[in-house]
Amino acid sequence: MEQQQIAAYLLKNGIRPLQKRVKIMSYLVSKRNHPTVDMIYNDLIHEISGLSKTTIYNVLNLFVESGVALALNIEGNEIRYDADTSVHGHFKCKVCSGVIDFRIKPEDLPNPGLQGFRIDEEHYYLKGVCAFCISKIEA
Amino acid sequence: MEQQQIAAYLLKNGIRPLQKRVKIMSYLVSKRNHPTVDMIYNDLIHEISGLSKTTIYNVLNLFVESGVALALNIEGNEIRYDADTSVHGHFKCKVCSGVIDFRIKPEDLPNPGLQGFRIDEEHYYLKGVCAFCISKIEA
DNA sequence: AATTAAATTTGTAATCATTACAAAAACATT
DNA sequence: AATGTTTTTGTAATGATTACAAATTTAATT
Repeated sequence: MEQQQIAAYLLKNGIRPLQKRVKIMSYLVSKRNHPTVDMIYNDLIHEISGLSKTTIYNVLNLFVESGVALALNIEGNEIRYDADTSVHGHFKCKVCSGVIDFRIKPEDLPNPGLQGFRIDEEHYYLKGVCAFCISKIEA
Repeated sequence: MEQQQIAAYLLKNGIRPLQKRVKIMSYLVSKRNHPTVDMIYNDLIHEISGLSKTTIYNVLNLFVESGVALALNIEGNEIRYDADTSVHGHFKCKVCSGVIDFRIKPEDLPNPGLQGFRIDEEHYYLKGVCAFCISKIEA
């Protein structure tokens, strides 16, 4: 997605498409790496001079509140961010710490049967060891 | 469950059933409140004199490693603990911060289709507003 | 292009949960 | 009771996140 499209997408969701916001969203969309704030900072600091970690926190919180990003709490000591807000699952590898998506159909999620509850978010997380790390261990 | 049964359960899982461990497990099992370390500390400090928060952290980490408790990472800023290690889902209310269980059949969880992966843990989290808080808001 | 008011970003300090670590205490075995 | 091991404790360290006020940028107006 181009910066123009990203800007339009942010605007459509009530977010003024300022430069740093566009760059951060662009990073999320293109990398698809479920980054932590630190990962974003370390990657973008070369590209955006004078970028502050606080700004990344501010922008990501805005994205989550506006519904254009998800905050993933797979592990208690870190929040990861995902620009894909459609229903899908996440797997985190204990060895390489990587997080990958897997597709699930919304209708395949089990019915919680919570009468009278309002459900805003659904998160399906798996943890284990990814195929790549298993092959490395066996080798 | 009685202290005796708890002690036997811990022993069966390779955990020496020391007094504080039994009391902490007993708390988890009887309260079923998905507590944070702070909640456990504030409740048990009256009952166990000289209890340290570090001990609670130590014991809970041991429980999780030994497979007799789950660490829930529903929200990024807190870890909650659950002595029910069977497959089930969790709902967290944004208003009252309460966490409740809901039953799901293991076979109803969607197939992630992750070929060659080893899956150790499955977590299904929902967030929203519980029926009780909705009724209070409407009233 | 200069002015201005509002929104955003920055950097530092504060906060909060968790962990590290070494000393003290409890435990189990002889 | 004595001894060696395990556990607990308390304080300090860590690390992620937030608070906040000053500096900067933005967008609209003159």
